[in-house]
Parts: sequence; C-alpha cells; structure tokens
Amino acid sequence: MITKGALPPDKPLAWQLDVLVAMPAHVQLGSVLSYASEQALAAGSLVRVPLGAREVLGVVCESHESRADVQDSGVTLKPIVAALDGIAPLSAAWRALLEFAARYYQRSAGELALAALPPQLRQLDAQALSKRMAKKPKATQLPAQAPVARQEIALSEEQDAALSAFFGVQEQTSTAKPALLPALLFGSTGSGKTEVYLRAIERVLATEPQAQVLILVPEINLTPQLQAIVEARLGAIASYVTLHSGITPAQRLKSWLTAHSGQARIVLATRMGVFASMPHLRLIVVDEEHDASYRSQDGARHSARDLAVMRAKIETEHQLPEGAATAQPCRVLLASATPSIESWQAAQSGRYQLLRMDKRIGDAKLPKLHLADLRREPRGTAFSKPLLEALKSCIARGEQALVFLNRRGYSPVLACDACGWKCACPHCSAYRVFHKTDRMLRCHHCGHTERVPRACPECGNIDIAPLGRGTQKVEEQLAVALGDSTLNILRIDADTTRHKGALEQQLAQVHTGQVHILVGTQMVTKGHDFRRIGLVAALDADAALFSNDFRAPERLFALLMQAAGRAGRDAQLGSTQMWVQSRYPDHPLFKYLARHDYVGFATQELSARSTAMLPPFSYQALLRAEARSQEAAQAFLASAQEAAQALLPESVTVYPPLPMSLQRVADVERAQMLIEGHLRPELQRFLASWLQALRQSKPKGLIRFALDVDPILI
DNA sequence: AGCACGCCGACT
DNA sequence: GTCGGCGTGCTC
Repeated sequence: MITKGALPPDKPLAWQLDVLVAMPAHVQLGSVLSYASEQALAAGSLVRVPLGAREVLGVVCESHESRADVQDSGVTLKPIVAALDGIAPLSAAWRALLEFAARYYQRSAGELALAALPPQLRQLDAQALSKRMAKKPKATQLPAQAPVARQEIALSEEQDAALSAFFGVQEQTSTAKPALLPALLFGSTGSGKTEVYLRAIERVLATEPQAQVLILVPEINLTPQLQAIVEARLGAIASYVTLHSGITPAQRLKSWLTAHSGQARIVLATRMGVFASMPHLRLIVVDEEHDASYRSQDGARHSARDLAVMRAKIETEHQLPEGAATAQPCRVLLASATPSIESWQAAQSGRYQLLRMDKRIGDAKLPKLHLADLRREPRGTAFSKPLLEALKSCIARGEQALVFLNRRGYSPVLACDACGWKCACPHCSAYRVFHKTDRMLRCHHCGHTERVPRACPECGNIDIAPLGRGTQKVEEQLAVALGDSTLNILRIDADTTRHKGALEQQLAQVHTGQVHILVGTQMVTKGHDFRRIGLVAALDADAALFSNDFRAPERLFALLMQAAGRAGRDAQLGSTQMWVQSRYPDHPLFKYLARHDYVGFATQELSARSTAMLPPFSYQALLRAEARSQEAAQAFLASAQEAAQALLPESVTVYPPLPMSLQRVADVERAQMLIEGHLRPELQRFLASWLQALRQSKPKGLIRFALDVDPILI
C-alpha cells in the first residue's frame, strides 16, 4: 500500500472519520469508509472525500482519535478533502431514519443516505459551496403584511371531533412515554379532509415558533390546486418550499437547504420528501395515503408512506429524552377516502388511531352508480347504448362529462387481417401502441418508436387494423357515437400534458365550461376539483377484476371511488351519475361501489386476505433477476432458492422462480421469485443473511438482481 | 454504482 | 495508424 500525498508534519491527521459514501450493498467493502482528518467532526457532518479516482460527498457517522493513520488491516487512510462546514450536520433522527430504511429494504446505508440528498449537493465542491454560502444572506421571503384574517369557516361537527381526537391522544396517556399513534383520517370524498389537516398544520405551527411540517402528496404536478391552497392558506403563516422532481436541480437544492436550516417551516413534497432534512419536524401529513406513487419503483425501492410513519416515531424518540417537559412529539396523519388495506387493518387493530368522517360537507350528493352490461352489446362496443343516452342527456342539461380509460394512444395493437401479424415490439414482450396523431407505433415500455407500416410487413396486405382502443380513439369516436360534431371534447393524458404548463392550461379549459366531455387516463381522476361534472364513466374496468395481482381489486375500487368523487362536487348539480361498463356487472366489487361502501369492501378484502394469508397477514419480498436470456435469469433464482434452504426459518417460504408478467423489456429478460413469511423479524433476518450469501458471487450472464421488500405489484 | 485499465474493429 | 467498444477490478 502506498501513501498518496505526504502528511503535513505540522498538522497531524490525528482523527479517524468513519464516513458513509454511496456504494451499493454488493461491494464487499461496505459503505462506511475511514478517512484521516486534522480534526474531529460531528456525526452527520458533510464531507468531500477521495474515492478511487473521484471525489465524492460523504456523511460522517463517527470520529475517533487515532494515533496512526494506518489501520490494523494495513490500509492507509486517505485524508478527507474538505468539510462542508457551512451546512449544519444532519440530525441524529435523520441518520436513524436512513439506518432503519437501509436495514429494512436491505440496501447499504451509504447508498440510501447519499441518494436521499439532493443531486446538486452531491456535486457541490468546497469552492462552489463557499460561494453559495457567501451570497446566501437573504431575508426569508415571508409576505410583509400580517397574515390575512381568514374568514373563519366553522368546522363541521365531524371535522371538529377528528381534529380534537388527533390532538387529544397525547393528553390521555400521562405516563412517561406517551403512546402517540399514527392517525388514519378516513373521510369520504367531499367530507373535508383537507380542511382538517390544514387546521392540524396551523395548530402545530402555532404551538412552537420553530415547528416544521411535512406534507406528502402523490404527485404535485397533477394537483396544482392543492399547491395553491397550501400557498394561500399556510404560505401566509410561515415560509414554505416544495420538493419534487418537477423543479430544477438548483431549486431543489435551494428548497432542501431552506428546509435543512429550519427556515422553511412547511415542506410540500412528493415521496422524495420523506427524507428531507427538517430539524424541527413535528407533523407529517400523507395525503391520499393509498396511492401507489408513494412506492418508489426505481433504485432503492421503498414506501414513502411507511417510512413517514417510522420517521414520526424516530423523530419523537429523538425529541423526548431531553427535557420532556418542553419537547414536542412528531405526529403523523395519513389521509384517504379509500385507505390501503394495510392501513385500514392497522386502524382496525388499534395500531393506528382511526379518525372517521362519513358526511359530505354541504348538500353535495354521491353519484348514483349505473352498470352497463357489455354482454348485451355487440363485441367490441366502445360505448354501450345506455351510456350514450346518459351522456346525451348530461350534455343537454348543460353539465360536463368525464370519460376515462386507462390506456393512452389510439389503439394498443395493430393486426393484419390476412396473416395475423401483430405490431410486437422487437425489444419487449409487448405490443407497440398505435398513436394516430403522429402515425407512430410506440412501445410504452422501452420507448422504441417507428412509423406505421403502409402494409403488413409479413405478407404485404394493406388491411392492417387497429384492435382495441386508447384515449385518442375514444376522443375520435365519441363525437361520432353521439351524433354531434359540434361537441367540444378534450383529451388529457400523458401525451397531451408532456409540455410544462399544458395540464394547467387544459384544466382551465375544463373549468371555464367550454368543454363538454373530458376524456382521459386515470390522471384526470386525481384530486381535481371540477365543479360542473354531472357524469363520470369508466369505459373498461374488467382487466383488473381477474388480475393475478391480489391488490388489483383494491386499486380498482380506489380508482373508481376517486373517479366517482369527480362528479357532483357542486351541490347545484342535482343527481350525478357514475357509469361503469363491464362484462361482469355482478362482480361483488360493484356492489360495494354502488353503496359507496369502502368499509364493506375493505372488510371483505381483509377476510379474503386473512384466509389466503396474504398481506397484511403475512409479509412479502420479491427477488428479481435480469439477464440477456430467460434461462440465465431463472438459473440464478434457482441457485438462490437452493442457497436459501440452509438459512430458511420455518415461518418463511420461498416460491419457485417465474418469468415476470412482462417478461422482456428493452431486450432484458426478467424473472422473479416470491418470498413470504408471517413473522416480520424472522423474514428480515433471513433476507439479510440470504442476500449476503448471494452477493458473494454473481454468475456470468446475469445482468443484475435486486430484492424488493413489501412489493406492491406482483 | 462509477471509473480506470486493457485488449480488438471502422474511421481521419 | 488512432477512436472507441464494453469485460474485469477496485474503491478507506
């Protein structure tokens, strides 16, 4: 081992710093590396350190005094490059959260910690930082005028009860360790959940001059309205920032630093916000807690909702030991009209506090469910006769209609009538979707795009026909089916909202009332406050009814309930309607939907899951493998299964490897294997030792493997 | 994960 | 003759 750079004789590198760096768990070395330093640094301090050929950001986890700069192992410690002392160390609670997340999701702590910091911070070198700090002194941009006295709208009895119950829990437990439960605010659409949590936030901000609040939402971009409400209501009380992937890297760094310094007291964020550094965090609100977007799908897979619950617990534990008299706990509030089955079960068993609001504010009524039986229509019918009639009379009444279909593009597959050719993607086991607007075949999985062939590439036949339909085709066919070409039909989906500001502009069009029918993917069902929609129609609900994913009914039910909630948000409208087209109108799910009966649905789901020992009555993990060939992917999983036998506790079962339902994406073959256990600690221990064994060697031919703990898509 | 080092095909 | 493909190997 050769020492790089002589040690300065006058400044002895008398300290050894253990530093977290971004290294994945599969490297033998681990993600805590030791460096030499002139001085000790507090845990949580940010440092720049040499790592191989590059220089990276690291987080100090410990400093020890050391006589020698050479460890027992004979490794020569490199000195740190710089300490970013303009930035306060990350709090102990923050570090504990990342430690927990790394352990729970079986990732390295360094990888997770560094991924949780804004990308721009990781690139910041010492000079850039000092420059940044130099120009920093700028007063907070709090509005100069006193907070506008809000017209005090009285809370409903239910809202009031929910709010006092939420804050009341702590007073009841007078013992040294207050048992603060996470709260599940379960309120039907229109019951005024948002108002309840806004009040809760105001109250928390008022109790302590420094208190900070974190609001998590599924997708900020999709709900500009919520952002406006938060800005108008809370922005007047305290400075707030947003944190999501839609803002520029520079803004993101700025927001992060403002939250980290305590200056921003409100952070409105998407799932990445759960790791925001907030030294005085006292409340976390998770809005639409059932939403699948809280589950990160890329990189370190974790559930921001679950971590929010854990974070509140950790923050509280770190607050309370010192000066328990003044210390404030960190609360967490999960809100939904259709809670995840897991959260509902937690509330039923008493692990969460249930705050229930059943009544709709004002006189707004829930829409009446109409099921259109597609078996009575010719095969391939897009719009059943009764739905068309209902749409006509809805428009005749001067109301708007919302039609949604969870598939964008014109048609999901093109096929040749003569030889049976279909427009498969050459790189994926999927068809490319026909987009009529630009006459392209686009693969929604790998992005491969090609012009539509003039004739069948196999047999030369000119008649290649679009099969099935997407939102583009619905848009085109609606006017024809309704026999009125003067209708103003607007389509909103990922294709029409690609450009910045497009969604807002399109929503504004809907709000002015010039649009008769709004066609869209499930994107339009999320949280928008449409005032004049009298009819909502789901064109095709059947795919989810018989999915092999046990969570599909739960997602469908939530989606349809949420869609129904888009109708009748204005009491002016008389009776509103929800239409669902199905070939299985007798399916029990629709029975609950017709009664707007989440509780009935959840009770039935829970009992089914209990019988089948599915989550939340058991815990799952998926081991996924990717390779150039399906055989190689499965061979790896088979060997992993073999390796598991020696480590397997009785409570854990490993199922045989299977190809993933989307077997090939971008020329990569994928396979997976399910692991199930009914004792979480035993499952966790098994996974940790199993992965350690698997990481020793990755066979040739395998591209990568990853473990997904608590997967939500099977 | 990055990033370097290292050994074999189509271009100035 | 060089630019560049990605295979293996290391990072305190």
